[in-house]
Amino acid sequence: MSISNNTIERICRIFGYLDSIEKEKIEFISSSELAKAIGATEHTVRKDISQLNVIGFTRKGYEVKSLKKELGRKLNLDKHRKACIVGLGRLGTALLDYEKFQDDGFQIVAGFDCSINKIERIKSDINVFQVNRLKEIVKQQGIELGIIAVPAKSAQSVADRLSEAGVKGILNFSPIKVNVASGIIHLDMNFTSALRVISAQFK
Amino acid sequence: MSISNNTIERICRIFGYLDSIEKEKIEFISSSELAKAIGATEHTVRKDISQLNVIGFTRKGYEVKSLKKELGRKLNLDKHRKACIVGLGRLGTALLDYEKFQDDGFQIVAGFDCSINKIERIKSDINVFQVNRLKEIVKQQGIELGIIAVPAKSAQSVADRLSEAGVKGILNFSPIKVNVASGIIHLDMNFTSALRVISAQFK
DNA sequence: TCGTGTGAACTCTTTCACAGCG
DNA sequence: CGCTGTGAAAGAGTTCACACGA
Repeated sequence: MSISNNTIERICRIFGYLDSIEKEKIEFISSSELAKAIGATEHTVRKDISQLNVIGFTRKGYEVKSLKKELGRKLNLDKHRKACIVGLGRLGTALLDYEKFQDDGFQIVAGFDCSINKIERIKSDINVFQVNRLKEIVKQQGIELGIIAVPAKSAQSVADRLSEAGVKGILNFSPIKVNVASGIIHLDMNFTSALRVISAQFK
Repeated sequence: MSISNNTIERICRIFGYLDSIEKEKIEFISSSELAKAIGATEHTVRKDISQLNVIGFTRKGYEVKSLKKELGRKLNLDKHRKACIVGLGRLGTALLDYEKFQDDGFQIVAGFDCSINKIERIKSDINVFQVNRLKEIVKQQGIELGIIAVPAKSAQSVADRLSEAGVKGILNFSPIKVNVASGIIHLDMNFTSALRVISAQFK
């Protein structure tokens, strides 16, 4: 039986939480604490975890280290992955230096933009290139993830370029939905839509 | 009967899409075209729209202008809303000047940070303040939405401040889940979690 | 004919309830 | 006891199927 998207999302949030408490040397955690941390019910958390055939300890909860390891193993979250950012405007450059990605096992190894001027002006530890070198660099560096931070009108063409270059996943920050070949995993993060979803629930 | 969260999300995406094609002077659109644009099935789109008691025209689809107007009215998306950003690091300042918000009816009217130095350095059309003036400015300006762009360790205290200041909704870009009083709508946008959700589906 | 509107069928998720175990 | 693990029940959400109207 395959794992549902909701379950995957919750497990990823749990994984992130485990990562943060592992550093605080917390050894055991119960399903109800996990539930509170990620905003779900304890039943759902237990169900999610049991679906992955990971087991806890009666009366003590789950052992943080081994739970994290197991969840990571089952969902392939334990590998370091390389990513690149396309579009080096305000948002793109902010993401380029977002240290959290590094901490969490995602290494931004390249930035791309179509404007040569912009590329020359950027001061970052990360290498930046013109977008026509995208395929070359993706192949050469083994980049698995592409992050789109260009305006709406170029987003689809960037998505096409990334697909063609061979990335396995795309995180899209542009305000349009991009279409990609099946087989490439993608996720749209639309800021305006998020604000609308919030506003729609007012009062 | 209340409207489900999934439906709200899809309607918000539809609303955004309608907004973009309205500018292109497209008059009618079918459920299947909408479905494609937002990544859903045409059945779901029709169901969602009919739940809001909005009607289309047989054989022609929905009239773009009136559909947008109706969806906007039902979900309160037709009002301009004021927002503020707390945390003026790379991400915060990028969001401060994210023109899309303005186009889409969300006006960023203030930025906050705890560092005076940072505040003095920022050059933006938007007014920036020290975070201890948050409540004052939120009240004075009638700000309904707070956007959190601070690091994990200060995110919860910022959420508390925003709640206390009286915002109705919070969009959280920090990597931890924040807890807010029920009645305040909030949504967490966790970039790392998004990359993990994508990676978990690889191969 | 083509595309909407909607009850009904179906499928997927979540919640419940309780057995099991230290 | 307290907390996990899991089949079963309940609840949501999605898809289907077809009536309807231009």
